[in-house]
Amino acid sequence: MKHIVAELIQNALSSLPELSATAADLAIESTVERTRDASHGDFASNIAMRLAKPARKSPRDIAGSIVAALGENPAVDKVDIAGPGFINFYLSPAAFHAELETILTAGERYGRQAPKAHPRILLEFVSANPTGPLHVGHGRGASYGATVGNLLEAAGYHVHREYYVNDAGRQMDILGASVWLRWLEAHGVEVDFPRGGYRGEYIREIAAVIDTSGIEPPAASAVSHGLPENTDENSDAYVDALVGRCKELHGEDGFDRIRQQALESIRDEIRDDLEAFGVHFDEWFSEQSLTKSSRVDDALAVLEERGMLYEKDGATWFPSTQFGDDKDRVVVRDNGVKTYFASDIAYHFDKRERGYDHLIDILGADHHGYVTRVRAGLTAMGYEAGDLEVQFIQFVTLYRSGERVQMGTRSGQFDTLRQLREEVGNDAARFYYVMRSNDQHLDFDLDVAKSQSSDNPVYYIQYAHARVASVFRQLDEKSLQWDEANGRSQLGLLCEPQEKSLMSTLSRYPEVVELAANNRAPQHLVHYLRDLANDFHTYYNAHAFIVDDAAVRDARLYLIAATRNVIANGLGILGVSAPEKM
RNA sequence: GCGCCCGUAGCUCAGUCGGAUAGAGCACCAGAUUCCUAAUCUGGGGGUCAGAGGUUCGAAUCCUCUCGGGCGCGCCA
Repeated sequence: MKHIVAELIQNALSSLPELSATAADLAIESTVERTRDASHGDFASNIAMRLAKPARKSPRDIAGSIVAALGENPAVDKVDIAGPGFINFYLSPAAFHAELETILTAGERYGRQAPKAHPRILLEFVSANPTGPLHVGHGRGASYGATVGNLLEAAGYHVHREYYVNDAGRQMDILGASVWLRWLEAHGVEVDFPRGGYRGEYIREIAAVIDTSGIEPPAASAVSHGLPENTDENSDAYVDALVGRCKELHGEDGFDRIRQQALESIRDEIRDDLEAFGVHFDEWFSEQSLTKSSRVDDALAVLEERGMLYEKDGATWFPSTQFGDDKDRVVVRDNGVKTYFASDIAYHFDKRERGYDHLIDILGADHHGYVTRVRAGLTAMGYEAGDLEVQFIQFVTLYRSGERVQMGTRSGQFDTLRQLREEVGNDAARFYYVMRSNDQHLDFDLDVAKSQSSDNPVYYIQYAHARVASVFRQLDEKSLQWDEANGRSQLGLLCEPQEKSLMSTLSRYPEVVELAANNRAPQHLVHYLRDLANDFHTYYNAHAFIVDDAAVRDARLYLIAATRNVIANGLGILGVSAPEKM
């Protein structure tokens, strides 16, 4: 509805040449906002204050000129000037009635904008290393990323959701070695387990099912002879030696088979977990594939061409300090191995080359150190720094009975996303994860998320939806019909304050979706839905819907049907179900 | 030491390119149903927006400094 007001102002300005010249750079719509207080009307514009300085006139004079130039519009009942120069707009009931009709005719499409050709967005999120199950921290990234993706799509953008699988490098070797040792253990071959290895029970489960045909378990002494001591100081050397030993005994191929099966098993587990959580990816992008397709070399060649690489101490460096980084970064080590950073540059280069012009990375807060250098890499290759946007997810702390729940991956004693989902359910988990701003630490209280009571906002909102459904069931039981067309024509009967308030809140939905999408801020939608549910529950308690007067009844049912529609759309974006019954 | 994020009610947090009297939930207190689900509603008390300067018609919001908390600073991934 905001555009109605913006257009009015725009038209008024066009008849005021000196003001419209001053306002040329101003997006009129950005001056219009919902009022916080109903006594200030429905919308207010601060345009007069914004123009006061450049136009060298007083805000109230400017407001006066604009108001005088406003044409008649059936959507607007009254306009006045208030305070330092706000222009307040009071919309007509007809405008709200038209919006209700739009809600019901648009249905699932209500709040969705027409497709935009640009920018095409590549949204990368979760991207947890495939070395173990997802834990509760990844769950926040998953919920946030999925919801932001839904919001962006609702706002009309083309969104490609991608998970970057870190299936190359040393961590994969350590994973392979961990599985190998558990497999040996299952065959009675006892070898000291490395401190840096993966100790979770899932490693044993993988070891029990992998295909090792043609690989014979060696004697314990054949494995452990000549290995470095397994101490804290030596832990890296010890693991590396084990990887080497596995390759000696079973060949590169043998080790590869174990490692590859381990990572595929874990990756599939992660994928199933996310799918069950309602989080879908369009693509699972393999880091290995970057190397296989020589994409890393391509990226380095581009940097080379642009004079953005140099040799020092036998290694190849990228001068990221030219782009604001603390120090230059190695891309090829003196032993010829390319660094993780080289893959990262190549990956982002590849994303851009695939035709996505806006890249959004959703990362854990502990990864913020990488952003400067990855962005530097893109800039050095000729892309805009702004092409890469990074949203950080702060940490999650679980609480149970007021106590902090301890977490930790390596110990094998972690709290997994799966455990969390089983305990509180998908709906509560999806909701709680995005309830707070992503740059705030999140205290996740398991007791509240589980409670089916008034202190749980998920149920509060779902209950509003179920209540509407229940009213329509009651109607049916009373053998009454809802005459939608009659309801539409009788909307003028809805003059109760609760009805006005509900209509106003409903009409905000498209603005909230756009705001939440633009700011990558799902919590706006969460808070909105809470407000909407509150308006509905208040209305429910104040007035009966199924009344004898058919005109009033049809009109009220029209209003609550629209409410049900908007709640369902909003919950849909959050990935939370909208139940018919609770 | 340097960099990034954060600091708003007793607790957990919203607060929109800067906008009118800073909001919500929980907790606490007092009420509401012969009626469509009480998983609901109504009312109440509660604030030095960490602190100090600055920018301007106007600052929780922007800038600087100080204090406090989190995270990151490898030829690891």
